[in-house]
Amino acid sequence: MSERYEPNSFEDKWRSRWSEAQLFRTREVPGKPKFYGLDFFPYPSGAGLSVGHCRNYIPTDVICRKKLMEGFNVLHPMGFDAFGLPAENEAISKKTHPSPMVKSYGENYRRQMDLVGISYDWSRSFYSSDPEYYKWTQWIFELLYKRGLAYRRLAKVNWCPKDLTVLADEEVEGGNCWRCGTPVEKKDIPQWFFKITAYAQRLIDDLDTVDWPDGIKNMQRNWIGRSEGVEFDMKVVFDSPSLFGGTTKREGLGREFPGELDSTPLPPPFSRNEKEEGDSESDFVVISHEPGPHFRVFTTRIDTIFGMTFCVIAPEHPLVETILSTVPAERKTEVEAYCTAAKAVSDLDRQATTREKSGVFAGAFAVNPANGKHVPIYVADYVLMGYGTGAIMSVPGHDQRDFDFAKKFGIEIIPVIKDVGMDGAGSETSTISPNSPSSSTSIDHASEAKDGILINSGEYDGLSVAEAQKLLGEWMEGLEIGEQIVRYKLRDWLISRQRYWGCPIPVVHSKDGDESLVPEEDLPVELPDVESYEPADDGSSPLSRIREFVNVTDPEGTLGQRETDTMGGFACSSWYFLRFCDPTNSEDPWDPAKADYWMPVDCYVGGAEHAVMHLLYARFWTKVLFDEGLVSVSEPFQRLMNQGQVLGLTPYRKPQEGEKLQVGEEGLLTSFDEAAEIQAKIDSGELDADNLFYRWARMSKSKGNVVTPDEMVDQYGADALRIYELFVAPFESDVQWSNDGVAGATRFLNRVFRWVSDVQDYYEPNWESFLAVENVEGKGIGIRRAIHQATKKISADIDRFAFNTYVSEMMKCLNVVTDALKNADWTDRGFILAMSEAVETLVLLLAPAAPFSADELWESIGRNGFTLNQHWPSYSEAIAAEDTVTIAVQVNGKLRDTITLGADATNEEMEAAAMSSEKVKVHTDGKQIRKVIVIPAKLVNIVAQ
RNA sequence: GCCCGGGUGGCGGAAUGGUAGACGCAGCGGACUUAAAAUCCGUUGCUCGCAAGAGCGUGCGGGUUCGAGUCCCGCCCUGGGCACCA
Repeated sequence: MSERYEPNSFEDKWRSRWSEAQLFRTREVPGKPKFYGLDFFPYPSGAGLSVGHCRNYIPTDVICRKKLMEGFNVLHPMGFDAFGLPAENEAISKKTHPSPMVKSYGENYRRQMDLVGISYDWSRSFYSSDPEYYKWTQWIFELLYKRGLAYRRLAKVNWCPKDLTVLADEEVEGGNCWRCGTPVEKKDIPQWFFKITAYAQRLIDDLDTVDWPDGIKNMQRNWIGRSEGVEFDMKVVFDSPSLFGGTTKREGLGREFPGELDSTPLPPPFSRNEKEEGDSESDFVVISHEPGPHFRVFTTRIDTIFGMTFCVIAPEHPLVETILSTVPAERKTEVEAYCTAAKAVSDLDRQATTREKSGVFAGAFAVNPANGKHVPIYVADYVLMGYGTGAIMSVPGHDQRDFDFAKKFGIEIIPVIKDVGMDGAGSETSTISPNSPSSSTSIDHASEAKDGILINSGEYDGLSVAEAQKLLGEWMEGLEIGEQIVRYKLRDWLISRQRYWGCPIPVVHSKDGDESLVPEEDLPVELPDVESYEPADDGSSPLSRIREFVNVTDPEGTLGQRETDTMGGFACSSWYFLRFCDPTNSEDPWDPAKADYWMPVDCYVGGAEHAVMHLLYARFWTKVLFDEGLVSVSEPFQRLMNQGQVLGLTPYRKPQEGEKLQVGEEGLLTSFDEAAEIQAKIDSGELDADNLFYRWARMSKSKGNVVTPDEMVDQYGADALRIYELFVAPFESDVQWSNDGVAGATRFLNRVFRWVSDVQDYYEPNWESFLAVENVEGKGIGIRRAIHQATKKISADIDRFAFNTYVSEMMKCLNVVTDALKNADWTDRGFILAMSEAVETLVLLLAPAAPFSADELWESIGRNGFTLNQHWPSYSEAIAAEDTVTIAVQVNGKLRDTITLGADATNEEMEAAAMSSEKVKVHTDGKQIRKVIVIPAKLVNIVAQ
């Protein structure tokens, strides 16, 4: 064997041996525990894998390899998320078909994964675009449909004018398309939805049962956005007898609206029938005791109802129409102008929080059910039609947005909550004049606090916020003017895509407008293989232009048309982890017994960017499948880990004349070649140094900062790449890529090879049986201690995803055993046995991280087979234990000396040794010793004064 | 604005409330070499000191404790997510 790490001499050999032996084929040995390790389903990009992707796959591989060595049946599969926009867009731009393109990219991914030595069982692999796979995606669609969880409706949707497609809410980032950054427009199209909202509460509750990063759990909770509050009804009137402080007397619980305000003849109340097509989010159910228009508001702060000084409805709210039919013409004109203008403002602009509040008085008043007070109703675009009821009660004293609005429009501000911390000197009864010079631009920090007590609230004064919320909610329910409800921000999952490259939706529309599922025996509805699949710019699906696909006849001869939308890619990735349990089943999506064995995924590894999309959808589908009895777990991923990103050094240059920077940009992206030219000019003094600078950015083809595993393996070897990626930083941290670090990993492997070659001639393969009877002390014991300590530490480190300390522990252990060679005594039996144990153990500890080298070293010491088939090393606490301990001696908490004692030293012995230290005496002389703290085997702290 | 992370040597980072800086990178000194690379040995938080040693040190300010990088309170900076969500 070579004395050096020469990966070129052995990597190919082991790759082919592993392949021939089908080493990574999933084993289902009866009686063994199982482990399912999974990486996020990748879309195989044409750019190939970067070292950033490897940071995902290598750690999972380490875990899976260790689990296999520990005696688990391990499922470690990989497949490709082939359908979707990225593939289709790229195929269009390259004037090719997405199917062969994606297959070739997938094959390249596989080649690179094999190159790095990831132990995937390729016999279980598939593409989500395989008909054998998407048949079952369609089957699950039909299951959802039958359970009432898939439906079609006309809806305003996000429309990307560049990609020419509808986008899910989650695909809109800051008002722009997540993929191309184009501002999103609104468009009305019939769309398919999955009713994920029906699972909102379970999706929140079951987060408590999984072992995920808190950050991801929180993001999901926020995304689902549960809020508890009260939804209640308010009467609309067209005069304002009690405006601004009219009715202040209260007649107690159970009081009704002041009846005398109803004298004006009013239009009939609007009802559910009048609501606009497509506005299914809001229910305008009127609980009507009295004639006249009403509207409903939702609030999470019913306790502040006495602070309501106005109401706001969204420009799209149906009540606008109702009010306008009654108000004077000039008011009508003004309101209509505002609504028209508001609808023209893009979503992006409308959502900008820095935007100044705008609005207009609608011409009517709302009656506060709590005190009968009449408050003006405004139309303003800061209230959104899409959330709650599209109407709010405004409490400027305790809501920043209402406050801003009130300031601008000169509306009264009444504080109704007093901070409990105050001593009563506050402005309990006074109101704040909106134009008062002393009033600030922001409401008091304490004013939004939820722990105050009520003021200015009639007989509710003095109650806590929580008490008032409960009582007011109950009071409203008693009078049937409102109810306590729970709302969620989560919307139903829009799956329709008007694009070609996706899983067809298995539905047929009949001439009379009925829709029916394609019979199960006719699945899959195959995607037709066509030359032209570009989307039409009217938003219709390319499939709608393929006559042979669209027109169908059922067995009775009835004509129909196929649904021509396809499913968004997240449908395909919402169940692939189940298919891996039984990937070739042609009768069922999977055999429930097999899924019950392998599920849940024990360790799921991928980037945090999928925190709310894929991970929420996959949880939802799993729950539906659980409810159907197809799988026995309701959470698919027991443990989730997010690896950090790998950042590449990215050159930027200063813009030249005529070039402009976008907002937020520091400089213009440039290539390394161009950067070198600029650097040369800087060096020669032709340009100033600030013309070129570097930033760390996520590796991407467009930034030109990608480092590939291919070049790393070629230059340093796969194991050096693996070791470096594990060692460079904690698993979850971002890293700044450096080739120097890979060279350091090479150095470590070199030292391992040299050490093993130094030892191999003396290696005793039967060390274990000899050690069992021979008492090893003296020269061997230090080696044995180091190796047992390393085994203990490494076993725990891998389990807790501390791969960086796993590698550093191997380095530390190697330092000990190579140091021991300096005083090697190959005539000493104990030394030989200890060194033999060390070689064998360290090679096995190395195996998950550096499998090529481990197998090569294993062979070099004369052992047969693969390290992956060996038992993971065990350790003995007794051998790992030190026989001496180093005690820290502190005086008043400051370290003054360290002393070495036997590991069995008693507290009294420790204290005595500490007190007799000369260094300690220097600091205690002349002082009185108050106390001595002794931590066994660790430390003595002498408190002296 | 709200919700999560993270601030430790020149750098990446380590550290169940108990010796801060493991392990590595880079640097410095030395060995080997005609020379270089590679490799090996030593050294490396800062300040003062010839030295022994002393003092200071985990973003800032307080607190709890015999003892705080670690726990608590209040800030600052930074990365990410969400956002007129009532």
